[in-house]
Order: sequence, then C-alpha cells, then structure tokens
Amino acid sequence: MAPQHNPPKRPLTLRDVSDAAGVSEMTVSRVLRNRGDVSDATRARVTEAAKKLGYVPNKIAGALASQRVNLVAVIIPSMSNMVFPEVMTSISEVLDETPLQPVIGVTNYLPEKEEAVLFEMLSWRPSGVIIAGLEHTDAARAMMRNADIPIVEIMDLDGDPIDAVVGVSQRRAGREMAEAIIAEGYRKIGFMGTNMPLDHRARKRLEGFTEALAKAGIEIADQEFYSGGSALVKGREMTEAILKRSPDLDFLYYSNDMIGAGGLLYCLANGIDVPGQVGLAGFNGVELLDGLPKRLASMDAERHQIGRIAAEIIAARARGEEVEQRVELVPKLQFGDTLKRS
Amino acid sequence: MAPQHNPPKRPLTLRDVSDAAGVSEMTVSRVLRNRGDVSDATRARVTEAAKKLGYVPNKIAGALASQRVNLVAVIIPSMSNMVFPEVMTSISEVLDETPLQPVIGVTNYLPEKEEAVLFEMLSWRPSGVIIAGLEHTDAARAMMRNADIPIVEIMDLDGDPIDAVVGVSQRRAGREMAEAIIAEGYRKIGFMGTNMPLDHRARKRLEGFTEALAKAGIEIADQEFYSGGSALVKGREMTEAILKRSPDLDFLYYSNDMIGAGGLLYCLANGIDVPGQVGLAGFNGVELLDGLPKRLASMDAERHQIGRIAAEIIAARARGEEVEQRVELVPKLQFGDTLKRS
DNA sequence: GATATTCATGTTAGCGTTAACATAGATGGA
DNA sequence: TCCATCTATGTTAACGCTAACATGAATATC
Repeated sequence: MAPQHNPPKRPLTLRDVSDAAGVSEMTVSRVLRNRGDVSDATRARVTEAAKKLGYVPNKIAGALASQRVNLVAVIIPSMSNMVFPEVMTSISEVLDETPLQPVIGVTNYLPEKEEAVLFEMLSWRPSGVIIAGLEHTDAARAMMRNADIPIVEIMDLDGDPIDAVVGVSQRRAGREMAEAIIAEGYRKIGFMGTNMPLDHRARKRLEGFTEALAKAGIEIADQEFYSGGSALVKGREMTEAILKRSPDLDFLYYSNDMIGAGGLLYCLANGIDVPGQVGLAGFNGVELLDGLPKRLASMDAERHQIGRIAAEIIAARARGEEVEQRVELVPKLQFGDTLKRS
Repeated sequence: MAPQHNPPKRPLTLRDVSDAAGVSEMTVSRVLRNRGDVSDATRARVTEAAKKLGYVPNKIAGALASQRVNLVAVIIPSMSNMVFPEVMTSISEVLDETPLQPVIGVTNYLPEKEEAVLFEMLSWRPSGVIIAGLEHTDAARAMMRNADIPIVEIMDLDGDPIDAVVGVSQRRAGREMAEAIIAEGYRKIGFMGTNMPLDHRARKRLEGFTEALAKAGIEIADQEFYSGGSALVKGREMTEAILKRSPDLDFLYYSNDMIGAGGLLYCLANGIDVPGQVGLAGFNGVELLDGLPKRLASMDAERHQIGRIAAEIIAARARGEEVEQRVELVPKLQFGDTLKRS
C-alpha cells in the first residue's frame, strides 16, 4: 500500500508494474490512462501494484508514442510586474478544468530572449502557445506559424496577429484616458513612465494618449522616466521632481498604478489638493492598491478576462472546436478619487 | 535563409534536415547539439538547412533517447503572494546561466493539489525539484524520495527535510520579532493574519511569536484573521476593528507586510502616533512598499537568497557536485519607522 | 444453435532522437 | 614507409510508451 521507500536503482517502467500485476504492459497503460476496456478485477490489481511500487508514468515516452502533449506554453515578459502573475492565475484556473497544463517562460522584455524561450518551449511540442504582445522577431513569428498549434497573443490588440488575439487596444486605452482628463478641464498635463522602449504596450498607451491630447490642441507639458527600483519610491521621486520643475501642472498621468500610487502618496504628504489642484491617473486597476487613502484613477486592463479567454481558446482548439480569433476587451475607466468628475 | 512559411503537414524531423543537407541524421544531431566532431563545411551546410526548413528539434524524443531532461520543477503555493514570483525570479536568474529550465507548478496551498502537481511534474522526469515548505502528504514525500533527483525544500527550516533545505526558521523569525518588540517596552500586543491553516510558515511564525511572548509572561491581547480580498484594505479594516475593540493595544504584529501597510495607512489617517502610541510590524521586507510615508518594521525573509541558493544547489548537483544539504539563512529585523528603537 | 457483437486482453511496430560502436580516410611519428 | 592516432561520418539499437491491429472468450441476436 505505502510506496516502497528504498530508491530503485533502475527506474521503474510499465514493465515492472505489469510484471507485478501479472498482465501485459498494454493493460497497465490502459488502466493508468483510463482508456479502453479493463475488467474491474484487473484494474484493481494493476492500480494496487502501481501504488505499491510507487510508479510514476513517463510522460516523455508517452508523449512520443501518442504524439500528444498536454502542455501549454505561456510566455510573459516578467514576473515582477504583478500583472503577469495575475494573468497566469486566470490561465491556470481555466486549464485546471482540462487535461492541459501551463508552462511559463519569461522573456525580460527582450525579443531575443523571447525567441530563445519560444524555441525551447516549442521543442517540447506543446498543444498551444499563449504569448504576451504582438511584437516578435521574424524568426519567432515563423516558428509560431509553422508550429501548427493554436497561438494566442494577449494583452494588446494593436497589430497584426499570428493566429488568435485577446486583449485591449492599448492605444485606445491611452486615448480614452486623455479624453476623460481633457473633459474634466485639465490642461497642463505631465507624464511619468518606465524607461523601457521594449514595453510596447506602455509605448502604445502613451501614443494614444498624446494623439488624443493633440486632437484637443494640447501637448504633454513635462515628463519623467524611470527604470528599476521600487515603483512606489520612483513614483514619489518623479512626482516631486516634475512638480518642482513644472509647478503649474494640473494633471499627472502615470504609465502604471504603482508609480501613480507613489505620486499620490507624495501629493497627500505635501498637502497638494488631489484632484483639485492636481489630478492623477494610472493604469491597470490593480486591486492591490485599493486600501490607499484615496483611490487612484485608473483603467482596468481586464487582465483576468484576458487570461481566462486565452486559456479557453486554447482548450477549445485542443478539443477541435472552432472559436473566435479576435476578442477585443474594453478597458474600463475608473475615476477613483483622483480625477475630478463633473 | 528565411524559414519557409507554408506550414508542413508532416512535422519536420531530423530526417528532413539530414536529407536536405545530404548527411546522416546523426550528423545533424551532432551539429544541433554542438557535440562531437563535425567539419566546418558540414556544420555550415547543416545549420543552413535547419534554418531554411525552420526545424525545431523534438526534445521529447531527445530526452527519451538520452535519458536527460533539462527541466527543474518548481512548486509554489501561489502566484498572488508576491513572495513567490520573487523567488521565481531569482531561480530563473541562476538557471539562465545553465542548461536548466524552471517549470512552475502552483498548489494553492492545498496538499492534495501539491501531490497532484508533483506527480504530473515528476512524470516529465525533471532534473530536480524545488518545492516550498516541508509539509507534504506521505505520497508526495515518497515520490520525491523515490525520484532519485535532487530535491530542495525552500522557505522554511523547521521540520524534517527530504533532501536539501534552504530557508529561514520561521519560528525563530517570529520569536525574534517578539523579543524585539518586548525589548522596546511594548506590552499589549495584538496580532493580525491570514485565516489559512495550511500556510505553515505563517503558522510557525505565530507559534514562535507567542512562545517568546510567553517566556516574558505576555499573551497576545487580541487578534484578527482575514481571508481573500485586497490585503491593503483588509489590513485597514482589521486594524480599525482591533483598535476599536481593544484601544489599549500598544503594538500590532501583522503576518505579512501588505496588511501591515494597510494598518499603517489606517493609523496615519486617524492621527494615531506611530510608533509612539502604537508600534507596528509586518513580515517579508517587501521592497514594493518602500515608498510609504513611514517604513514599516519588518523582517527580510531572504527570499532572493533562497531562490538563488536553491537553484545553485540543483545546478551543482546536476553537474555531479556535492553541496551543502542545509542552508540556514537568518532573517534580518528592519526597524523601519514603526518600531521604537531605544 | 450458428453467427455477429462486445469485452478483455495481448502483440507488434513504431514515435524521433541519441549512445555506443563501427568505419574509412587523413595525419603523424618512428 | 608503416602503423598508431585522430577526425569526420555513418549504422544500429535502444529509450518507455501507445496506436492499431489481433485474438479468444463471453454474450447477444435471430
């Protein structure tokens, strides 16, 4: 009953189990996979033998023989940005209901690393790929196109998808935030964000943002960029710097909620009236920050939905079903307490 | 040069490349793995053929034939608790320098889920396992013992390891925090934490904490537990509740920094003198929170070190080296601005 | 009661690689 | 010049499993 504890020198195979149970390897294989007809008696004998020996099937051999792999490659830029673990969580929740299993790869926002990670993952012949963004090296695109498995690009919509896409238009998100800000009467607008040319989503949001401002005849009055370090601290520091340099700013747009929160804390600590004197907004709608003294205006990037739907697309395609190839989610503006509301 | 874009119906194999290059499959295999002698001319021909075809090796077949798998199973309870993505990041950093690759499994703090995830992972015959905690089901322990690969249990030290361990003594962490609090003269101590009987590390910290208090003849004066939701909000709410109920508390110990930060914000917003009237402390030393108005007293759980060392142990063992089987890290108390310092 | 059907099992032949050994030509030292 | 050694390649046989087909017994159909 209890698995044997003396480590076997020769690793266990189906053969060991079939010998112990007095049946063929094939029968053991059938029992362990719950496939095909097996009598209750044999099933019991086999199950017990497997348990007694502590047998763990070898999926490598199984996958090679059956040409089926239950892995789904999930490729994300980073684990430090809370957004991606959250997407992962949703993906896992959905895949938990299926035989599929996510395998995570991290690119650090580097295209070459992405290509390498993708190559590595595809060499395990996964049943699908979920990958952040629409920007990839030519080689990476070619690999995905050739892989003959469902590919779902997530988070962003502005670009040319390889196969399926689920996301929000980052340009639109930036645009809508700008429109809301202008509508509330703010005019002297500062921007703060990461110094990451490879974060295409942040870049596109900023593009949409400036574009909408331009349409209203407004330009970004001042800006600050950071890299590394605690985002909350950076938000404080950048906010202090930008307000000292341009005291007439009446709005601060942050490329993410974390630096926005830092800015908010700075303003509160320094007696700046928010959102009267200065309005603030971030991006992502991270609920982590809900407990702050004021709720930061933000925009929910629908990351849970994105993870869920992406996983559902892979699962459906694995079952041979046809599904929507493009799912546009609409980021919701949350005014919070830092963006005046007329 | 550019990989061909019409998806091949029959997936590519070494054979296709060897035909294209006019050599044997073995030679292609050698080129692709950089192993054994191959002339520069052939090497070039093969490389080009592989690239032209867009060939991606099949690691499943490779692993089966070579009995070598470059995967390391990393099993953690959750992705939502920032701590684990951070540990992951360190693990990845180290493994990036080796041929090894981490594969993440998430257990949601459920022993049976852990067992299932472990079984699934071991069935891919990884080169090692890094797993959080020392508490596992009997079956899980047996599987790991039988697997004949390096196993590193991380985060915690208080218990009976299967193979290697890297972590901090959670009991000691709790004890030392209690001792520091007592030393600074606090006497009426409240505790707030998660409602998770399966979070053994939090449990052990609390045990160490109460034990040290007991030695000084003190008992926890009041406590609150939460589950789910935004930790920051919960921290606020619990702090409000506990202080309303027990206004004479002079110290609040939180089982993690996030709820501690919520408590801190509550105190600041309500004009409570911290650390004069009430002292506060959390656990983990999350740098995420560095930007708060006051730095929360905390204890660094050395999670980056833990990830790094665990990965190094696996890497070393994969190279056949003998290494330390037990690495005790010492959590460092950070007084911050919320714990009086005599 | 003869034949068709289902059930429970077994047998055979790969899946796509790589380890291990084999071979043939080139190189080198005496 | 001869044989030992190296270099570059090829051949063969696994690796541990499962798809596909085969078989014999039990059961159903008329």
